[in-house]
Amino acid sequence: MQNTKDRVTIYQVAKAAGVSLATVSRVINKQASVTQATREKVENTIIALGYKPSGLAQALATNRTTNIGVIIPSANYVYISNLLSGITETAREKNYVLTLFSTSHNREEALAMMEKVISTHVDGVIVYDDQLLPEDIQTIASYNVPIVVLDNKVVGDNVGDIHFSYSASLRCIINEYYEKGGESPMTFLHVHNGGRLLNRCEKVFIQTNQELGKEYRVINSDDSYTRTYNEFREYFSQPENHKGFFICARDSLACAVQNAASDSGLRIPEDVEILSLVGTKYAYIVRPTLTTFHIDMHEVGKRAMYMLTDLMNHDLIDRSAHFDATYVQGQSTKKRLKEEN
Amino acid sequence: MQNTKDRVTIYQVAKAAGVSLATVSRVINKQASVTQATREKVENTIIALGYKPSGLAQALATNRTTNIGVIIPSANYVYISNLLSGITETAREKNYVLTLFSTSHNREEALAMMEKVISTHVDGVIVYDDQLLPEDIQTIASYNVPIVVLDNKVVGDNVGDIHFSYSASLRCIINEYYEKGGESPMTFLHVHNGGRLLNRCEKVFIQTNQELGKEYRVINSDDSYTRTYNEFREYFSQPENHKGFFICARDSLACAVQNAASDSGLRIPEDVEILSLVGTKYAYIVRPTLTTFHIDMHEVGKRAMYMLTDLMNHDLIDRSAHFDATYVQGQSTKKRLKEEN
DNA sequence: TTGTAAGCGTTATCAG
DNA sequence: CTGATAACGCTTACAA
Repeated sequence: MQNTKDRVTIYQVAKAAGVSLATVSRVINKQASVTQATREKVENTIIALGYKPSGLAQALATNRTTNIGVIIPSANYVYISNLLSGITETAREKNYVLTLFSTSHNREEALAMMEKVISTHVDGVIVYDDQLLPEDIQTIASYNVPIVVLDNKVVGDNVGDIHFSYSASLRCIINEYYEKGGESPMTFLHVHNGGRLLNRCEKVFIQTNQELGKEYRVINSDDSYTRTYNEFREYFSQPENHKGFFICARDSLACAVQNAASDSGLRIPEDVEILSLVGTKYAYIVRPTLTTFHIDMHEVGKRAMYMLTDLMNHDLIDRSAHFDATYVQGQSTKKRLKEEN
Repeated sequence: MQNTKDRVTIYQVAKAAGVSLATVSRVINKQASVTQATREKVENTIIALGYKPSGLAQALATNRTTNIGVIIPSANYVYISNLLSGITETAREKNYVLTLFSTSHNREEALAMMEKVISTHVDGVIVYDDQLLPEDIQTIASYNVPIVVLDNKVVGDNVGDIHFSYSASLRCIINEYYEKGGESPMTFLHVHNGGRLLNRCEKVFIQTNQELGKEYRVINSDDSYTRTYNEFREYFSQPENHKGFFICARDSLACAVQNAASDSGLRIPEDVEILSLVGTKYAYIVRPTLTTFHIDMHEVGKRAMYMLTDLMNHDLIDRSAHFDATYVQGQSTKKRLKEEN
């Protein structure tokens, strides 16, 4: 182990071992046609010199990088990090390395990222970003890079997609609420930049309520536990707000409402009911436990990576996968549903 | 796998624009010495052809990748994802892209990752991994790659490090506990593979207790909320265990103990007190709120990335940074300390 | 200002 | 089984 060496090249190894480049290359690529003797000779000098092949040069020559680009929003939500850990797990298993292209909530920047993705020469891409329009992603696809898209639709030869559906469960919950005598109008807690998924839920929420001819409310809230908590302390201080059913985007926001309610002396779920749309493990850690819709994002991540490797090997059969949100009954809402998910 | 087979090259652009390679290269590198006229001509054909420079080839030619390798454990703890998001934020600001090398709890694999890191030709590395020994990291350093190491010590020219210290605060807490009349022995909740940091804390815990001549306990627990919760339901069912002060590795484990205690009818903090060593935002979301030691991992991530860029520019002045854990009083322990942190 | 040509560190196709 | 040698796509002196 010598220190501060400049990079040892295959050429130096060849020279030191008294063979040609080609032979060294064959050894590092474990090709059959090398004598045991030369192979050992080369292997020894490789170790002696501390030679590591340049992935760059290899990639340039072979047109394969063993790199997967992952495009996800930078915000560090638990469900995003679950997704990432799922992708990571399978990527490691398949011997791929991940390159992270994190986007903030800004389409300009997201587009610049697209450029980078293409320049970076990844073997495949997994995209989960709300700011990108289908056509932006299409851009990547048009460069012939296999892509798996989450919660978005892209057409193309090299594309797979994974969809989430909350609509059915959500509609069901709303119906049950009124059927079982729910009285105060339901409230949907919308957050700025909550993304496509949240928007879809909101749409379903509004539509279902309208179909039932019910009053409903949509409140815009900050995507911050503390600020939302404070807003709702204020809110619950008004006697006319002492009852309600709140559908919140994320666990942390659901907790904000729930804590604000109980800290205001209201009872959960007798007075105030709370539902978290994207549940994580914190839903069953907090007290009262949260009723949530749950999709295992770790599984989603694994699935995405599996689909991508299949896509890269040109044998992805089913180009579309589907994850249904599971209803998980917690203590934050009254029990209304029979076991049926 | 011929995905990018039809990649547009600089040569094709040159030909289409009627100039030489060199000129196109100058245009994409925004070099001054190009006529406005030719520049526009080239830029137009670049757009027309949808040309994106190959980062691979550029990197090979310039010996710079604008890639930063990040080596972190795969487990998706909140504090790790906070760290990552800090790194990400600064990386994006500095126009670097991250390549993730995630390690599981296994040194063999971690070593294989080291190989990959070197092959991947990153411009710099940020390492936070408990399985890697200093000498393993030294290996990377010996390849002349700038490194910032978290919670580890590596010597070298191109190395910066960031340290966390919990010892002082922890010792202080223990002393205060007994000074203010704490009676039941303290318990340290150890988890398998908790890493160096946890081990250091345990050592301090044991040492401080021994110095004070106090009885203490160390319990090994599973790194899972549910299992730990169940274990402690069992534990708290014994009347002799109805009092205690528990120091837990993470928020989720602290919650497991806390929930088990309150679900067993014990009062917090009157009967059972709980302290979480590595606090996240969930510490103040749960009820009772958790007393924690807090280090803002997002800040740590940003700092690491700043140090790394300085290192890469050869102007890192202070090669060591230090983060002290802040004591955050929650409802899960009795208030003993004066304002002093 | 622009073009020519020599690398950068590999792989891969030939001959030998 | 092994060795030249031409790609791979780009940057960068050096010339023109």
